Amino acid sequence: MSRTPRGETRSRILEFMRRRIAAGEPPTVREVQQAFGFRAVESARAHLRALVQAGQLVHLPGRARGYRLPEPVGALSWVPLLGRVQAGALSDAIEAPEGYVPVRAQDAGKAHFALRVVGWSMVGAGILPGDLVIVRRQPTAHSGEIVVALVGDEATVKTLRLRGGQVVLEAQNPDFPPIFPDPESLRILGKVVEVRRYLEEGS
Amino acid sequence: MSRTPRGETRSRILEFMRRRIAAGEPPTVREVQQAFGFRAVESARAHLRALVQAGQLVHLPGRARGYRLPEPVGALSWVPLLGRVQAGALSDAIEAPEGYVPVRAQDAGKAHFALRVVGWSMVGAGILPGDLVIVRRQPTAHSGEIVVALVGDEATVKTLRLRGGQVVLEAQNPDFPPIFPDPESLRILGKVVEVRRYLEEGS
DNA sequence: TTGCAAAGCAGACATTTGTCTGCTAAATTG
DNA sequence: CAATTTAGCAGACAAATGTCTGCTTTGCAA
Repeated sequence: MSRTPRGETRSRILEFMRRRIAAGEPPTVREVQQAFGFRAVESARAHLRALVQAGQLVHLPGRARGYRLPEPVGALSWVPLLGRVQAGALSDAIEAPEGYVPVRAQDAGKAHFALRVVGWSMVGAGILPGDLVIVRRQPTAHSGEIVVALVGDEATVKTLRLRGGQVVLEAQNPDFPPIFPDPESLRILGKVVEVRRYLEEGS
Repeated sequence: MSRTPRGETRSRILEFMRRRIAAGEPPTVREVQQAFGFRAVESARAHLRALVQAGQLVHLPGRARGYRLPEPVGALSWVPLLGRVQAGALSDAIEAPEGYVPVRAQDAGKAHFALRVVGWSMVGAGILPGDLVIVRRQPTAHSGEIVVALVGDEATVKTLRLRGGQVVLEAQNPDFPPIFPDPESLRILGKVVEVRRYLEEGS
């Protein structure tokens, strides 16, 4: 039986595993076997075992489709892209997201969502209309951080500033005056942890 | 036995499935059962079946961990984050990436990579130093598109412009004069399809 | 209240899939 | 070349996991 030179098949298998796992579909040992034309399941498994040995894969013994990628390549998640967010309707909006955006797993979980920016008020911070902001939900924030806050009935993106005990929402654009919200009615939805701009159609 | 109101459990299960599948680890029916405290496997399976019925999940019958997300939520991939790119060394740089960045699958494949932006030359386009640009490799581009081009020995991000048959690389910052590169030595590495800014530490 | 449909339960069963043992053949090494 | 390691093969076995049937409970509305 002819045979591929040392190590070459192995890295091709790693590539195969990376693709499949990243696509959310870890393969079975037998799928690896077939994909590479082995005639025995064990041949595939030996390669997988070697890749685990080399630290390039992680194995959960006994579990079906139990091979994973070691961090940081492996972990990622999706965050719901909400349209406009009305006061109090945040949880409703999460029920019917406009779409989903991939993020690193550390930014995942229920605590995050994404919004599309409307208007030019934050150009000074490099945030343009149409950009997506990824927001970690939290009820407070530090001075200087960019937050999503409810002002009136609509969510807006602004820089939070504390001026002598007084909360100010600053735009990053001289054309937009700062907002001095009533502390009672101010509600911080979360902190902007990422800004994203797609330059081609499709979100 | 107390029970959650109609439909609520279902959307929580969908959320659970989304997270697990996106993380590269589709759960088993029994894992869903346990996660939601059902006492019978069938209870979980009934929910999953209903979600498939509603088109919110896709099922591969008989396969272990056989639930998938329908496009476009499901498909995603990773793109290598290159540091600085020297002339001609692009393929070398890809061999040793600084890290990986998650993107939607449509932006995946070998044809893409990410770069970190240095300098203020593109502020006018909302691209700040430290931002990541996701680049689709292509040897040409249209006028007005933002490209990564090799000028001298270093890669730079600029707007490509055609002025009467003459190629110009324009910065988006009045402090930076346009570049009129020698057509012989100009090399376009690709087109910027996305801009990304992380506002917290960790890339 | 009564009836119906949705939700849940219990357990058996079938299939998929991981794992093991022993073997053969090709590469590598001294 | 002989010894050793690596790659691959074959088949059996066991565990994980999907699927099925029949039944009970709950929510809802006529």
